[in-house]
Amino acid sequence: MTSSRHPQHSDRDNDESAAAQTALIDALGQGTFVAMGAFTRIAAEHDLSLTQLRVLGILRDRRLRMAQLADYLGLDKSTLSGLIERAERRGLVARTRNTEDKRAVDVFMTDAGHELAEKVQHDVRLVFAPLTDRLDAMQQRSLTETFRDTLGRER
Amino acid sequence: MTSSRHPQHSDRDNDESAAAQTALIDALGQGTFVAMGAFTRIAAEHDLSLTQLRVLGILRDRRLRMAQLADYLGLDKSTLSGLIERAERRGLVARTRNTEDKRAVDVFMTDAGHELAEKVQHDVRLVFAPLTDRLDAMQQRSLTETFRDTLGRER
DNA sequence: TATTGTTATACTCTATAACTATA
DNA sequence: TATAGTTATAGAGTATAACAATA
Repeated sequence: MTSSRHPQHSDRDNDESAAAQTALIDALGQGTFVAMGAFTRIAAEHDLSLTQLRVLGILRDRRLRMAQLADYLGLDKSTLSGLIERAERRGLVARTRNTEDKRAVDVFMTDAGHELAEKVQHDVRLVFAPLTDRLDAMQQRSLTETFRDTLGRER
Repeated sequence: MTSSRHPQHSDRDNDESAAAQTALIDALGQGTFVAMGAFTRIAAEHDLSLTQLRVLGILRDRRLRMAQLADYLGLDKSTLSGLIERAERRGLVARTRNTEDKRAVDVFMTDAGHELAEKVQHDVRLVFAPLTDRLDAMQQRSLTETFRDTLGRER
C-alpha cells in the first residue's frame, strides 16, 4: 500500500520526504525555544515578562478591548485584568471605558509604553542580527517569505 | 560615508539589505510567538506547562544533575527544585543522589515520562505538519539547515 | 438572558536569600 | 571555603468560578 501524498513517487521517496519533514519540525522546535530564550532575556533586561513584551508588541499599532487582547494572547479575560493592571501601574498602558458599549474597556499604550517598545525592538534586532547576518539578502527574503507563509498568524 | 559591511555595494544596496534583515527578524519574532503558542497549547492538552514540556524534551536522551538542567533551561537552581518536585510527584521523572559526589542529585525520566514525551512529540509533528507540508522536500532540507546554522544551540 | 470585565481563589513559575550537607 | 541542592518567601502569570454592570 503506497502512501498517497505524492502518488507518482516511490515509497522510499516518501520515507525520505517524511524524514525531511520531521527533521524540519524538530529543528523548528529547537529554534523556537532558543529564540524564546532570547526574547525572555531581552524582556527581563527591561523588567518585562514575555507576556508583557507581547502586550507591548500587540498594542503598538492597535487599540483593543480587553477581550480582544485576551484573544490575541490566547489567555483568559480574567488573566488580562491582572496583567493590564500591572502594566498600567507601570505607566505603560492605560484603560478607558468604551463610550458606545459601556461594558467594554479599551486598552492602549501610553507614550512611555511606546518608548519602551521601541527600545525593546532595537534590542531584538541587535540580538538577532548576528544570526541573520550569516545569510545573504536573497536568503533573508526567501526565509521571510517562508515564515509569513507558514507561521504568519495562525491561532 | 559608505557602510562597510558590503564594501563593493552601493548605499542603496545596503539600505535594502538592512531592510531585508529587519523584515526577517520581525517575521522571525512573529513566528516565534505563534510557534510558542502552538507548543503551549499542546503542552496544556497534556497538563504540562511549557517549562515541563522542555524538561521532558531535554531529559529524553540525557541524565543530568539539577544544576546542569537548570543551566539548560536558563533557570535558577532553586526554581528547579520545585519544578522537578512537581514532575516527580506526577511520576514523570525521578531523582537519585549521585554516588561519586554526594552533594549532587541526578534527574532522569521514568518510563511514564518517556511515554508522555513520545505522545507530545507525536502531537507536535501533527500540529506543525500542515505548515511544513507547504514546502517541498528540498525547501524543507534547506530550511532545516538554516535553523541549525542560526538558531541551533545558542545560549 | 447574554456579554464584558473584575474579583476571589488556587496553583504554577520564577528569583533572592538563607540554610544544610558535602567537597 | 566553595559548591550542590533545598527551603522560605514574595511576586508574576494563569485558569475557574462567581459576581456586577450593561446590552
